[in-house]
Amino acid sequence: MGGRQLTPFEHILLGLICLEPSSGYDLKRIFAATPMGLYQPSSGALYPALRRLELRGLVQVQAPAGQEARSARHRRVYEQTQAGQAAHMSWLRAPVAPATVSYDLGLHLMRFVMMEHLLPPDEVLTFLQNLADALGALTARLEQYAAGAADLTSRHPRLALDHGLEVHRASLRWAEHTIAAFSAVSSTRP
Amino acid sequence: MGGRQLTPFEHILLGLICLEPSSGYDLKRIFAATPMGLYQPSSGALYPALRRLELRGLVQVQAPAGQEARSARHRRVYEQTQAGQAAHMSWLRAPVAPATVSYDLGLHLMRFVMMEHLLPPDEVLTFLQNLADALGALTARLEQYAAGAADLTSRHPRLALDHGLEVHRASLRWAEHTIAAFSAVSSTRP
DNA sequence: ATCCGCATGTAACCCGTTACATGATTCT
DNA sequence: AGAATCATGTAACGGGTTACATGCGGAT
Repeated sequence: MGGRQLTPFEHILLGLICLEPSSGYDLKRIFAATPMGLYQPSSGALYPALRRLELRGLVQVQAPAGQEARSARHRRVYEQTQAGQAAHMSWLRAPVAPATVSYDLGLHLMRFVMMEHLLPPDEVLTFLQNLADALGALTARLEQYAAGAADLTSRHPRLALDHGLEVHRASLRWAEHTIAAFSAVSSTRP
Repeated sequence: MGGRQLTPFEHILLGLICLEPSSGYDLKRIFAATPMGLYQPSSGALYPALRRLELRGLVQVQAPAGQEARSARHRRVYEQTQAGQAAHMSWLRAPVAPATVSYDLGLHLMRFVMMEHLLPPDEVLTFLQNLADALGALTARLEQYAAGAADLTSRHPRLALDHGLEVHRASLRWAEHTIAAFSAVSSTRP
């Protein structure tokens, strides 16, 4: 089928369409409304991306349903196909790469959001555990680097490194706290 | 002169060259060595970017100095020009845009690192204060949104929002802590 | 009748990635 | 001599941004 793998943006669009059939304009408003992704996709990015997903057979235009046939003007409402649903599930189940966990953190959070109602609790827990492990490895690496490079001449680099450490520790704490919360729920509710 | 403004990548390259005259390969090794930017620029990004900086008159190729003339092989060692130095200082002094502080955090940290030895302590403090203010405003906005959207049906979005809050609070704590440390130094050392 | 919001699309431009190409220098 | 490293560069490709274009629908 279509050669290369999907871009993060395409994955997110596909996920949103899997969540609920949407037109390009719907998706635009979703991005506008959410404060998480302060990212606002341009028309020149959005519509071609939807067309690419359509070309791959991951989404398709909804057939106009009866009475809406005349009322709906130009809207092209996309819905998932079987292949699209499969691709999305596969994306949700993709492992957390420890090497790029910092770079991909925002994307992982997006995946976490989209896992709700699509993955069983134990798979979500596994994902969170993998995320926590990767974050733990990253902080350990940064701590090791910080201990090694103890140059007192330059303070700012050290302080910037501290910032990275604190931020990743906060992510790690969140992951562990969320794991604990989920574990409590799944144990009291078997 | 050259129309559009510099890309973040170009700004960083310029900053590194201002810090110390470097060849493209030197810069590559710098990126490889630092764990902060796990970003590894490709040749196809690096060398054209250096050429663009040269075309703008922000950097220039160092004249081969005496005995090194024959020994240096293909190396093109760039150094800052007056205009380059000015552009870099102007970049360091650029305000922190509250609207994009989350998106630009990494870049702001880069700026902070490069401010050392180039900006006086009071300007660094002002920068940190602006950064803290922007982060405070962002967390306040997120808290407000979290309070408003209290939908219990979807837990994951709320948890992802919590993650963003925790991470930005960590950044804010770092900024405040760093301000305190710098203030202590500048008050005991007037 | 007209203006504004809905809704989709297109074209130029720019930059980064991937992959490949090309020499010079040093090491074994 | 041959291999590995140093060092710079180029070409194809892809996708995002900006800016513009276009038309339908409802509101005043």
